[in-house]
Amino acid sequence: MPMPARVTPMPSVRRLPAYLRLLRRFQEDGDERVSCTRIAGELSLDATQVRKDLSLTGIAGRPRIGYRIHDLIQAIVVFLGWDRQTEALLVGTGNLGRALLGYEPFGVNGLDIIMAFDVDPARAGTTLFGRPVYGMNELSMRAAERALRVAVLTVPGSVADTVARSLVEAGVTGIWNFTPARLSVPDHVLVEQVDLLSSWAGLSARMTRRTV
Amino acid sequence: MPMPARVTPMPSVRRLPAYLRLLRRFQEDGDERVSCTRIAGELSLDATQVRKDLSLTGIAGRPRIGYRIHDLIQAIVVFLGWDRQTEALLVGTGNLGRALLGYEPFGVNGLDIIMAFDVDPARAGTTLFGRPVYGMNELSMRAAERALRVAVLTVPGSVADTVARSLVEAGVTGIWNFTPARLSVPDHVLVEQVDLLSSWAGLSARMTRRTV
DNA sequence: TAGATTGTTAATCGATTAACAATC
DNA sequence: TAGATTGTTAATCGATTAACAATC
Repeated sequence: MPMPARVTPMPSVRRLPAYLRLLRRFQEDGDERVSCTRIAGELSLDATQVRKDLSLTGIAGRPRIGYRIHDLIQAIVVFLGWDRQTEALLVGTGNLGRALLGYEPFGVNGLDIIMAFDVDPARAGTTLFGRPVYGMNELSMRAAERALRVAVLTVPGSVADTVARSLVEAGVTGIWNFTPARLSVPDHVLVEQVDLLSSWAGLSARMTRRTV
Repeated sequence: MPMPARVTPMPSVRRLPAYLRLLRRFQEDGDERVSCTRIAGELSLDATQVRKDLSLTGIAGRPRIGYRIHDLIQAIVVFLGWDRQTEALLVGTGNLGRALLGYEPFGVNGLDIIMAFDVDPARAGTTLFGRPVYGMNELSMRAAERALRVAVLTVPGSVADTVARSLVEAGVTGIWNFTPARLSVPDHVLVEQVDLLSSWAGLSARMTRRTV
């Protein structure tokens, strides 16, 4: 008999950071409890959907009362694996790469990009936002040294797949891919795609055909 | 009798740039025709889905033959409104803002960010990647002058909603929002959200619970 | 208590995938 | 011609939304 295989709905997972941000704001305001109705109102979502999303984390609310904000924040943070810092490396210190190295919200949300790599030998030996930049030849050694499992990929699309292979060889099992290239990696390697042109297409098409 | 209201499926729209990129590569390789089967294979998609997506643009293929690559590229480009450059402004010349100003693929995909704004008076009067940077006080005047309709928002989340209001007042009807803030704008203003933490959550949660 | 809210099951909606006739 | 491919309708799948009993 096959397992029911309860899979986690990714749309729900992707909404969790928005809840987290809001809950932290409520907490700063001194609130202790919150209802799904209120969260839904703030984020223009359906209250039932918020309830379903939050139940993912295993937290329970109380009828008439709502949820304890502190517990809810904790549950989301643990669910996302943001209770411990994930150390990551970044490849490609162009404009986008540097922007991500300097993106402060990552720090308080479980991501610590501790080193960067670039093909340009002139950049090797420098630092960016306090993080060392190494040449590509050091990638395998440095990644192994710190047992890094996550890589942020901000190289030109033309070399993305080649670099991805090196990353996998170096032991990386999760790639945050900011290039438009589709990566061919083994099944055990997770790829999260951020496609700027896809997003721009979404806006542009809607503006072009206002009824879209 | 209500209109059938054939709405455009946004997931399809968002896949179009990937097709476009692939088709341009095929064209550079000297190909003239392509089948959905081949496109689907390259992008690991379902061939029927590719066919549905492409039919959005109104283009027709021929059984047994496939599609003419040139016509297909043209149809996608027109559908997305990328046949003419859309002039846009950017607010917030921090790390992420600068990265977007320097992001080259926008140019060949219908987006031209022609000016930038920043609260820091020291940055006013400078240029970034050849684009002038102005103070916030000039926003309304400069936007009206060029009849700008699209704004790229890369300010801190805490001021995002305030800036968004200024943008709307200045005549902007489409906001590409790179902040985590939810913007409250009138119905006629389109917002396209890019949420880095949402994406990081998607990767992090899957890595934390490998079965997710 | 009355009623706001949770948790859960059922219904709806929309996107993806399968099936298949038409066609080159 | 045979068969690969398109275009389209039907089936499936998964996410969102509605309904409602339980509860504090």
